[in-house]
Amino acid sequence: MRHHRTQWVILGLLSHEPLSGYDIRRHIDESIGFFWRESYGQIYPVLARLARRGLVRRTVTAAARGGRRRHSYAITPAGRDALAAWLREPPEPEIVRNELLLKTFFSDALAAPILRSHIQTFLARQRALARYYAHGAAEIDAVKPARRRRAWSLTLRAGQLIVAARIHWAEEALAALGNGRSSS
Amino acid sequence: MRHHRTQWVILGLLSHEPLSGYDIRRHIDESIGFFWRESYGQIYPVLARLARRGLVRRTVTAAARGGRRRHSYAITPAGRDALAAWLREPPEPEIVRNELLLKTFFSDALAAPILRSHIQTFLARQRALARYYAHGAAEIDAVKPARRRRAWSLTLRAGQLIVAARIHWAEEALAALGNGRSSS
DNA sequence: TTTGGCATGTAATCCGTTACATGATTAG
DNA sequence: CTAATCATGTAACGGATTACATGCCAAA
Repeated sequence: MRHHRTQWVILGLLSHEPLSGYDIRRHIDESIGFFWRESYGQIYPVLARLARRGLVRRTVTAAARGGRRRHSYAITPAGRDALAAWLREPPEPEIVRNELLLKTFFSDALAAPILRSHIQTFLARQRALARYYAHGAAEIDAVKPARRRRAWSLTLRAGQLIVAARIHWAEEALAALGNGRSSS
Repeated sequence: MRHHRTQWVILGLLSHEPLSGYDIRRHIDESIGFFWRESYGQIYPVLARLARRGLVRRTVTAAARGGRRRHSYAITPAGRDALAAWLREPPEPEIVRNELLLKTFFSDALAAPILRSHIQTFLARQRALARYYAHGAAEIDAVKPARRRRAWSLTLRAGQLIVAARIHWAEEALAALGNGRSSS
């Protein structure tokens, strides 16, 4: 059980409120998608396992909006303990695989206009993210419960700073590559 | 064959010079470890597969320094073509899993001093990296072949900017958490 | 003589995505 | 009627790490 990191996101989210598998997926995409992602094929089995181990409790309710029965999961006291214990452990350093940087690193075998266009695509995505985060800042004070504000703002700030750095890099790189006179 | 990204790092490195599996691992750790990592259990099988497909050629030489026979791999023209084709394709967005940010995000269930110490550890690592990159900048002009300089400096710059942003975040976060009066 | 660095490889295992299968409700 | 959205789940596959197995040479 060296990793199994999926369970911790799930327990973390359930520590705020009961959610369905579907909800969990949406919450991840919407709030921490910047640094974490999960698929249904991972969420549902893990949820079932957590239930078997008594870390979450399942309730079958009727569908809220939209069809089909709905399984709502709530964290148990044992679940909270497990989560707290995990939070206390020193986090493992992130391992990344950044294809854009890999292509950049090998770009001596790549025509400059193509590298430029890779970076332009990246830049556009990062700018969109930056705009998204700009809204986020205002939302915190408005909608988030008081005890969650610190965590939210720290996380959001990380997103903002990293994205700003990526934009900075991309702009600099484009300038160094002779900003798009020959292409597009 | 949706992913199989390991082969591209290997072909990329071999496009600069012939290397052994062991060398490849070392090169990755030393130059692009910041955004890419590979294990032997991945490198050797992929190397064998690339050889079967004629993208690299294997030569068994005597050991250079230190014991045992040594398998040196060189890229073939077909290998260069395949690499070039991959470089031209738009890179897929990176998928990250950042445990520190996850713990930060759920830190309302975590005592502040512990979060602080997680961030302090992270900060120390990032500062070490920053020092390492500071040297790298000087190295580029000195030792890297001319046609690789642009790629090197772009990649290095990415590392510097990202690490600077992470340091910025960590310092800010520590300040917000009430900088370590109670612990060590 | 033991440790560390050079060096290659396989097996077990698991983490995770993708694709598939199903199904109800509501809005257009 | 059809598309979108809510919703749950499994199966197949593959990507990747970890642990294990082996072995030689040089320096301390």
